[in-house]
Amino acid sequence: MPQLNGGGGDDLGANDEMISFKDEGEQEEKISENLSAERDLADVKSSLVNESETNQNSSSDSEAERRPPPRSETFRDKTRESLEEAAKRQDGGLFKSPPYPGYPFIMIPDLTSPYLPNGSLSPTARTYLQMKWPLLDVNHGSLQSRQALKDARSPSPAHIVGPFCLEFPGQSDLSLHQFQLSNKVPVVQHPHHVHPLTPLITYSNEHFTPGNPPPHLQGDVDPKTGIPRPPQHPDISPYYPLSPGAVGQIPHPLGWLVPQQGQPVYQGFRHPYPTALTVNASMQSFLSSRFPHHMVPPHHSLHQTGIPHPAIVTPNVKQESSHSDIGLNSSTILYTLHRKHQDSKKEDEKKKQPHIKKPLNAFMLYMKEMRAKVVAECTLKESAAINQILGRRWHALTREEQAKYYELARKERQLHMQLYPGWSARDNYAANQQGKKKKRKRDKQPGEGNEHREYFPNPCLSLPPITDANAPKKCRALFGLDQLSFWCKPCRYTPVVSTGGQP
DNA sequence: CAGCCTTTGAAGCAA
DNA sequence: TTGCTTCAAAGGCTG
Repeated sequence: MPQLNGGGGDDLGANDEMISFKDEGEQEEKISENLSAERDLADVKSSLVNESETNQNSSSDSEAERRPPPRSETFRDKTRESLEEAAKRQDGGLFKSPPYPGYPFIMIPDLTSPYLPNGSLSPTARTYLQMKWPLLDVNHGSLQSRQALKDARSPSPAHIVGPFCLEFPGQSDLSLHQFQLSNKVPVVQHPHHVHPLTPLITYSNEHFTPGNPPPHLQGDVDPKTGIPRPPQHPDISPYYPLSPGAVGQIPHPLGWLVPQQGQPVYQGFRHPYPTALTVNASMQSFLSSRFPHHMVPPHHSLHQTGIPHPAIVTPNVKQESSHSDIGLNSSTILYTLHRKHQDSKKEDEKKKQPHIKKPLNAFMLYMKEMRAKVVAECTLKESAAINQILGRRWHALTREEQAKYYELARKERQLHMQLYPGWSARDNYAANQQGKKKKRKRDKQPGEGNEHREYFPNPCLSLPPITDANAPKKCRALFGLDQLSFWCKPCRYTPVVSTGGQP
């Protein structure tokens, strides 16, 4: 894991991952290699599919063959450069040609300068902002809300990484440029899977084709999303899942994206999740009566459309059969019904407690965004393989690129905390223990995993894990004792007998 | 059909 | 404080 602050004690990763960036600054590399990167991707697809075969073959290779010479231009470096170049091109994907012919990206010309001369967001930029950040209120932000984001509890890499920081006075394009809109990548997600915070969904532009909405959608239906939208209070942002009393009390979790100067809300795009104001009052009181305060879905979990908050999974409650009551006398039936009512009430309260999921961490956000891309590039569907690739790509990201996701994750956690103040990850632990218990993962031996895989970052190449018992010696052989910082974690902490042990 | 696989990171928990 | 475990997403695979 790359360290974003160079070992400042942040929560961004372990120091041992610094190796990922040891070749930073090698940006000026051969373009021809980059051009062949796409071919390489295709070439290695099959190797991923035939992972087991590859593993068998490579396991017979000598260690020297597999070992890239440190400090020289290795395959890793080349691939890394290709990746970086591709990433660069994709970063600019909104404004440049698509990096992959198959994935034309939507051009939003005014996003490079999303602000009108008077300092307000242009309608297109607001549309985009709200589309990508459904909870984002592009008009109701304040300096206060931005200040509130500087949460000491959640250390942010932003204060360390220069080009990416929380403070974007009148500037939102930094957070915009990282996401592409693809109209080819098959990642149209069901609305209820759309996280209110996540900007990581590559929307199909078929879903927000400009133009007049069908007559039956006009007025009540979002012309972009096609999702019916509730009547809006003109003064209050529709993106805050706050109760009326709480409106204005909780700082906007995305205040860093909110421009300084207000501007009339662009009404063309609406987040599919409503606010408290859009949840009908009886439903709200019903929820309040059924659940502990902190468990009452903060208004966004139930939508007019019936679409729940993606972080909430309401378990199915089976209808209890009343057939067993047949044949009992009336008093018994009454008593039984009463008992049943009480029992089922308790049961329902238990079962209907929505399962609030953990907020996604940086890598999960990254995976969500990039999965479709990897699937398309590598023609893979198996998540395990895809995740391996994504894990490698994650390590190949620059600090700045990773910082974006750490920042997103931090905001996710922040918003999650605001939405579910009493929620704890422990709740989900308990939920699992009560019901079906997941089988424990089999224990991994040190070196059994892919600790060394980072030296083979081909995005589509599934690399053989080093499983032999001498794994710790590999890093020693690779980098020597004097470059301990380059060692993988297991190697660093596994004593090597012949040398008297490692720290 | 439940659980596994596979990744990283956050959080909980026991020692 | 440290180290281990669980859970977040995803979808094909497996018993």
